[in-house]
Amino acid sequence: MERQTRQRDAIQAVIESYDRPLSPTELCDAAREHRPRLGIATVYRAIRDLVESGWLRTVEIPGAPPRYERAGKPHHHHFLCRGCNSLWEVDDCLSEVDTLAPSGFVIEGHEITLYGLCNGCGSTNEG
Amino acid sequence: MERQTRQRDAIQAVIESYDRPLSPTELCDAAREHRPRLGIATVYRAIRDLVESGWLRTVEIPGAPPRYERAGKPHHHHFLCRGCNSLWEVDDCLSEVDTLAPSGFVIEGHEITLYGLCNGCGSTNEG
DNA sequence: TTGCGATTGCAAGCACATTATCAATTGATC
DNA sequence: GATCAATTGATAATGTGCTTGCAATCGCAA
Repeated sequence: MERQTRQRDAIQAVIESYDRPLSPTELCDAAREHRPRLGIATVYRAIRDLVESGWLRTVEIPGAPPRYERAGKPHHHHFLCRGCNSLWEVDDCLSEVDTLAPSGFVIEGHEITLYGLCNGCGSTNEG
Repeated sequence: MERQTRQRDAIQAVIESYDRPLSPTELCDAAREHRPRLGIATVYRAIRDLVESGWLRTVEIPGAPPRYERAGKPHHHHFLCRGCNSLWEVDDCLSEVDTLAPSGFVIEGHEITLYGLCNGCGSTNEG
């Protein structure tokens, strides 16, 4: 990431404009509105570099490929919609979580993922 | 799963004898102590059938392939050791977790995964 | 014990997310 | 504007987790 290209501008703009973590594919699709010929390889390269530089954060979720969000946000967790497969932010965190581990185990962090239906899917789909 | 074969006996015995969820590969390796020529395809087939029948439960974890544990255990969560990559059980659960979601979202469940070093890795590795 | 269909083990195949290749293009510098 | 290395985009290749095809084997009932 030694040059600031239009592709990276578009990718970073998309990340900034979304309030939820995006998968590489989602990110590519969204950034193509600015740069129509943007290739997925470029997105992966940008993600790699931006994570490395600390600008972007990897969000690992169970049973799905990682998503990416702007680094530096306050600690929070995520909600995975089973309807549209999108991942949402959940602001709060139960700090007591880290007390759950068996004694003798060293805790370095935790992930909490909620599952269900987001606002849009819950009101239109039944079941 | 219409016949009870020695392979399935071995696979089920391994699941019963471990107190933590196993990946298909771990399960295969362990079951090979009973049936040395056990193939991974057989393990996947058994997992599929046992999950389908409700005997086995899938445990999804962030950034790693699923593990499997005996179904019917009380609700609990897991601890993923970054040292040896094994997954451990954590007995408690914070039921308040389900109150975290934004209003309008339908909550169907949650996963809590703790990260760190297990008893063995924490005492031998530094960092 | 026999017989047959279910199951197995191996290897090939598949799905997918991600990375490498490389000619063409572009950004930053002069 | 010319230069040139960094970057891009298209595509091939990779890796991993899992499934399928099929001949050989095995469980189970007669």
